[in-house]
Amino acid sequence: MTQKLTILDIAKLAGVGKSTVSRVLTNDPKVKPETREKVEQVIRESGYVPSKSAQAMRGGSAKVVGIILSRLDSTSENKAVRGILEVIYQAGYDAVIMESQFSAEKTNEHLAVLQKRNVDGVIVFGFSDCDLSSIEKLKHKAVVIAVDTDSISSVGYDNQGVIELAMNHFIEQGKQNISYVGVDPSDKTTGLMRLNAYLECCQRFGIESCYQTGQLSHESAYQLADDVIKTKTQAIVCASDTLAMGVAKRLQELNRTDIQVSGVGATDLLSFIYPNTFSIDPGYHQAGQSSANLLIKQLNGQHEVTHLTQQASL
Amino acid sequence: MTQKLTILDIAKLAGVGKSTVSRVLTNDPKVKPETREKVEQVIRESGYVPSKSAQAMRGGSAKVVGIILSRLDSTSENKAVRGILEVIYQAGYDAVIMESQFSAEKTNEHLAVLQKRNVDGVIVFGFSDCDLSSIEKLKHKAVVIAVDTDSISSVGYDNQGVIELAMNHFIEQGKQNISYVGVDPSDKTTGLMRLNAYLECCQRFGIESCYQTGQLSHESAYQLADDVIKTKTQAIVCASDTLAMGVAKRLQELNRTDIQVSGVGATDLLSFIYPNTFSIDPGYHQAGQSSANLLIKQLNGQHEVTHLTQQASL
DNA sequence: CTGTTAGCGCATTCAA
DNA sequence: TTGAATGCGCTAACAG
Repeated sequence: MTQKLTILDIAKLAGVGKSTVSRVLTNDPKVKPETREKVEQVIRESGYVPSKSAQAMRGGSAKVVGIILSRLDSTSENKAVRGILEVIYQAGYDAVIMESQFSAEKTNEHLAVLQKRNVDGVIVFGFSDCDLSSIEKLKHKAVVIAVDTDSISSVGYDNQGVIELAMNHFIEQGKQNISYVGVDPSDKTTGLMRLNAYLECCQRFGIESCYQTGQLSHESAYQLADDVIKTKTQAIVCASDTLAMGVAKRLQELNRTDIQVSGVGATDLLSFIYPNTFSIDPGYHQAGQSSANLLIKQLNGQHEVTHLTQQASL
Repeated sequence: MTQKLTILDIAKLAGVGKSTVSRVLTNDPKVKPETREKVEQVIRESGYVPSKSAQAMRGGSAKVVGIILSRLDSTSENKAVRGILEVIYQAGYDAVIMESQFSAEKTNEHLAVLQKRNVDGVIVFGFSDCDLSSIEKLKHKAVVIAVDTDSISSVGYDNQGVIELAMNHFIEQGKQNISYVGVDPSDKTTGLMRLNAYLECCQRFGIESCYQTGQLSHESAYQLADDVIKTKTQAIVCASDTLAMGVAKRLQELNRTDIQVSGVGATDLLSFIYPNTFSIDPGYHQAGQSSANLLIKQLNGQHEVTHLTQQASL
């Protein structure tokens, strides 16, 4: 990194006015090809890098989107983030990422910081008692993931679908005794919606329901497992791969190789360790892409509020 | 978000000059407490947010650090990133995060983008054939993690220590037949250094070495396992938790509950699934913190090149 | 202590 | 098609 070159230095070096250089930078068509070529040449040779800060200030857009996720080490979220990055990077944006750690307060702080930075838009990963009010103020400049709201564009997971997919799979195999292990219904999406999907499936197919809910951890599922393992149990549907892990472990200890387990999350580790197992893919990566595409579309003028639901797949 | 308020609006509203407002913003001590109070009052009530873009342009510092990691879904890296975020956020910086995907080319592109953005500093997670040359140009504005270099400050993991810790643990338990599963030595750190540590330990303690190296995946370790499992084997040290997972799985199939396995990474999942197992913690989180602290110290004028090695622990 | 002035690097008028 | 001039929002001299 040599001295900070400015647009003026380039102008002098190329023997043109600084606005001409600016035009080249902004791809203004009103530049004689020759001139453009010469300027680009100089830019290349000098290693000049236009200052985004200045551009941001001038143009109003910093070409940055903020991403607020609950935890960086959440596999679901970082799969989605990878999808987001692909898309926004393609569109010339960069990302500043922050962790809410499931705190509404932190989320708001981050939101404030992001505003200060003049970010063009924000993508927020929702969590149980996420405070949407401050996000709503951003209107079309925000997209939320995995959260229910009308006022703001969102990409949701198909909480019903992920469970139905697993249930159908087992039922097609002729299984009639299917248990369920989930998380506490106080969590609207992963908790309540998935449990309801299970219960509805049971009703629809005349299956006697048998379920337990608890924390979103291996240990919790491991402990809950015994309560849903009956002699006639043929399969256990779990609300997430983490839970499936705990259940599968217990089954292995009990030598119940006859019982199949399903999870949600598409973790390759699950079926590697426990072969009698499969996982539904809620489409985290695509959800990330969709949310990013949605945001960019909105930043480009399409101000309609849109709600997408990510298709799940086996 | 109401209309974009500027520092001038606040000045008028507070009945002071705009520089006074600026002084309040920058915490300049030379402001009469009264005046400061009044200005802060107005700022609060109006919901004014100073534009970072403008501040960045003016002051040269955008208060942003760039983080280039190889993969967002690497547990080791995102543990480290969480450490980094804690520290830099504390210091008033924000992070723009990018993925190199183990590509030197992408890394360079990202570096260029980050420069354009006037980031104050950069933290880069190294990988096998990481091209350091462009990072070196940043001098004291960069810190690399997990990579060997003299010219630039770095935080490294104690590749020798992580293996020695595991070996010592087994040896203290009186085990004499300890095998090793690692990754290809073409990878300098996780591959070569850890293998060498194993071999040295063997020599020092008069243990007959028995090892295999391959890819950094469960499958690879699973396949390699048979080659290092002898009748008299008492323990298997693995270069990472991922590998330990594969090895433990194979042991379970073989019913070799007599053999203990160790990994590196502090993944809680490992010992949850395979009780006869433990993991060495290379200190990812602290390494992240250290690197961030190091970077900030350097951004504040301390231009010495420093090399830190993160202590591992059981 | 505080107001006034002058740029920071760039994109965009307006003339030429 | 191009150059000169203007101002974005802010900080840092410089005077009061």
